[in-house]
Amino acid sequence: MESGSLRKYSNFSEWYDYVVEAADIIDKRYPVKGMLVWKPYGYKALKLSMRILENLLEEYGHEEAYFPMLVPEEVFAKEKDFLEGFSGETFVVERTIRKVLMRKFLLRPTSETVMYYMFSLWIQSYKDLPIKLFQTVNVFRYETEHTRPILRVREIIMFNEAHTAHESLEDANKQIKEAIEIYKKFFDSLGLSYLILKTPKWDTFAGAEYNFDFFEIMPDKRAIELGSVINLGQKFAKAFDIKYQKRDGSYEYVYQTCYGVSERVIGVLISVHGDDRGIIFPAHIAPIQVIIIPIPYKGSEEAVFKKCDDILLKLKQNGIRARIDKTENTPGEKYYYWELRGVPVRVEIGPRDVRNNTVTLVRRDTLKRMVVKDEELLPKLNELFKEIFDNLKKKSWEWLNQNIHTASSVEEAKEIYREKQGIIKVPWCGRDECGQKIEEATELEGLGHDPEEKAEGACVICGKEAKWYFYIGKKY
RNA sequence: GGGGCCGUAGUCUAGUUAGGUAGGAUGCCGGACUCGGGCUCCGGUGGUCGCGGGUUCAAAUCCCGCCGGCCCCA
Repeated sequence: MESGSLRKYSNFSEWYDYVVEAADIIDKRYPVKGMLVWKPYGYKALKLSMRILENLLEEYGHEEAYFPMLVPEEVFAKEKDFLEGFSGETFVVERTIRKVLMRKFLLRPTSETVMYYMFSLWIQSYKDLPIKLFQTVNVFRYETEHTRPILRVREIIMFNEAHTAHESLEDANKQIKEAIEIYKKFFDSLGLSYLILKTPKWDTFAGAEYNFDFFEIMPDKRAIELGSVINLGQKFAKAFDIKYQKRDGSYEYVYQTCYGVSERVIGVLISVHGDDRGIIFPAHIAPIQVIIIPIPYKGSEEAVFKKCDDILLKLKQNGIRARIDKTENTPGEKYYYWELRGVPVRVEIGPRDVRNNTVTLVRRDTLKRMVVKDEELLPKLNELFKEIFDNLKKKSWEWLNQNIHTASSVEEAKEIYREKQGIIKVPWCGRDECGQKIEEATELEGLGHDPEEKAEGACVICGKEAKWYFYIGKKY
């Protein structure tokens, strides 16, 4: 299939499956359901992205650590809500090929229980607090629903999870705010738009007091969770006996938070920024930022290739990830090839450019072609990188905003959803009972509410004065 | 949780209704010609028909189980 025949918005599923595989992001032929091979090109983009987050976490005082993948069953079972929430999707290791093990081990579906077992050993005094750690590791979840490349998998290969412990509820709440700030910066740096909502109580993370989710809207207009920020309160502290001695000599359980993001963000980024020709990577996470395409007319090959080599060297010396496509394909074929892979800027060099001391540039997002003098190449590239990023980011926010609709009754919400999909917000009194009725009546899923956004009008269920808007839609 | 569709070369696919020598396109390799948007031509390569079992003189085709992929509903 040719990428030119794909339509991102009219047949997103087909577009997505084709693009992630054809663009050398992943290979989904590995024979285990929900487990993918990441090819070098895709893995590079993933690592470049995750490093942004890791750097941010470090800037905000988090330290990277590593905790094991296996957790004994009895440790995993300490916090009952957590156990309940993850029991259906946690893999168990109970034997070698030859013999049955003495006790069962679980593959981490997320690392609360792994880390907090250690926290209880490490934390004794208020002087040991706060703890702010993170790790980027693989976690395993036996997804019962259908898996989708990168977006829903059974092995999440880069789960960046941060875990903190604090002296007071107030400190934990402050940490939640900080985490939200970090994630905002992270998604901003990927040019992704997001909606931050407090999760409905009946959907809260297993073992948590409350949590916030970041949502983006995919090209098929369904909502997808980008990341989650969770206030665990003292639930795990009590289950794992994580106590510290205060200044007055008394003991208290710590207050904890955790927040996580996975490679899913790359799947979302590819989906949101891409177009009918394929991926569009922002330059700072593009594995290849500039692709040089020689246009070697007969008789001019030597001069053209020489100039390509010179330009490549110059770009590399300036820290730009560049490459020359020296294959024997025709230029047109190369254009499509690198466009599919999302290289932000293409440099074409032909005899005309050699003659005039120029290069021809094409930006990936608009495909506009421009000719610049050799000495203007570097500043022009930096300018283009920025313009492309700004453009992607702007489009992403426009997309999100144009797909959030307001309705003032259940009927209106249903009608709008039927016509436009996306996310609908309706006035809500704030009571769980009414929230659940909104879900039932509209046959949509509750995504949550924004506590800082005051609603106007009356609750669509009970008619009492609305406190907030309740956001509903279909989730990935 | 319930229901449906599908699996043939690296990729896409014909053949399955009605059992009888697996065919095409694309890719890949060699060559010629080209090169500012997927050029053209010549020659070649590539198949445990997802896996296992059953029925049959004979299975890609029919039956059973499993694995993998996709879709819909709750």
